[in-house]
Amino acid sequence: MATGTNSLELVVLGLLKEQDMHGYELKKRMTESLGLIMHASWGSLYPALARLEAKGAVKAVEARPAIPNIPMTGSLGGERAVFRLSGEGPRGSRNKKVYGITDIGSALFSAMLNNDSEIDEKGFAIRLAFANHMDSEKRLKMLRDRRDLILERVKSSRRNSEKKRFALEPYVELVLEHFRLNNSSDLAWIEDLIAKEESSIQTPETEIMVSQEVQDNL
Amino acid sequence: MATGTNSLELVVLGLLKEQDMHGYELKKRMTESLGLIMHASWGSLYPALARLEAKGAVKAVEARPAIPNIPMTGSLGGERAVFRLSGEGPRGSRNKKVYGITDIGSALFSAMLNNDSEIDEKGFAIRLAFANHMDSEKRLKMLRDRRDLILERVKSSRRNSEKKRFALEPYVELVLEHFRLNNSSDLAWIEDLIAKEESSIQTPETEIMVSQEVQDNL
DNA sequence: AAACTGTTATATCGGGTTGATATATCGGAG
DNA sequence: CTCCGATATATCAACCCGATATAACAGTTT
Repeated sequence: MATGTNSLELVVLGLLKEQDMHGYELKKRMTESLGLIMHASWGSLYPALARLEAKGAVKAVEARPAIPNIPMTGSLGGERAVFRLSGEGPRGSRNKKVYGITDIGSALFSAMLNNDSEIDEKGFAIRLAFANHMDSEKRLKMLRDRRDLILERVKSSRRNSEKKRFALEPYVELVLEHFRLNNSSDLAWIEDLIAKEESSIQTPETEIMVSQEVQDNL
Repeated sequence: MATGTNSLELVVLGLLKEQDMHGYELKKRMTESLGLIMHASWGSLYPALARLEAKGAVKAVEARPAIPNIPMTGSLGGERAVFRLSGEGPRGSRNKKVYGITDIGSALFSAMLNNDSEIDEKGFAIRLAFANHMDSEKRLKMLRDRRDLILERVKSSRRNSEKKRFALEPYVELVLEHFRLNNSSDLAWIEDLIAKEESSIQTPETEIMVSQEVQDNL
């Protein structure tokens, strides 16, 4: 059994929920819109797609109605295109494999998204990025779990720094303090999200509000 | 050839520079004092130690003779125990392998620390944590490179968000904006470090000052 | 038309990391 | 004495990263 949630598979399924794509397009899309959060390499993306296909979570579908691939110069290019299209499997004019998500994939996406055992920074950020597919209860639990974890980590780090028996490398404390500040910033952010979530539960018709007061900063 | 700098090996060497330690102690030390920055697992630490030993960068100071590779299914547990007891035993005499850094190891540490090709968050934080072993020039270059990288990433992310042709998942923008804020915070911090470094270059006798005005925050 | 340069597109490899698990010793509590 | 938790080393499958190979296509230059 796979250990916990595989973030990459989660992202792939999440993106394929929006529209069918092939591997190259998936990577482009990831680095364009999620580049600050995560980053996939070829050596992880294609195996992930293969795994998902083996599970039946995605399947190669017919090429999207793409830009008409009309050869501008006579029939030679056309012949090649026809030859390529004659091969088995749904592929576009080029050697593309366009994947679509299946019902199994949708179920797997939900299962991964709602899997509580995810703890690391990246996994949290990715789950939160797709949090509109979770129900409010799960979202709240995820936020509170994350808050508790960060709180504990910062306290532990501060405790360990204060009882430093040995003189640490001079730069270590500097880096640690900055990390603690970042964690505190994360904490405040998450508290804010929790508060918003709680108030939106009391008034269920309220829309999710993307905070606008975050715009004025360096 | 190993690609670029291996952060784990760098940390191991950096800690062994302070004092001799065995694997368990190294991990304890890491999670205690660097836990916010990085985290090593057994499956990476022991192989790293083995690699370093093979390179001659570290050597066992109080090593027991290695236990032969007897298949675990065999009934030779007793023999192993006896074999282990045959070593000399100053204090405790447990099955510990205490490692110390060699001259080769020190040279490797410097080489890794001054290797410019490191780019990811963790690698930067670790190098900075040991930055007192770098000369001022290298330190400045590292800081400036990092600043430029983050600047470019944030700008790129903002660019991509602004020309969003499709409606993204509603939570994605929320997460991205927070990551951009964190990056801006990192940026300001690094700019500050650069300024301090530059001013300390102009007056070479000045000691490295660990910033004290960072203390009053949430 | 040929030759180039850059983008699109898939795939694989070595080496390293993770999280789990196995094994065994030791110190202290009950 | 026995149980239990901390100490201590090691290995495994699955997975990820960075680099590299291969090739079709597009646009421009020669």
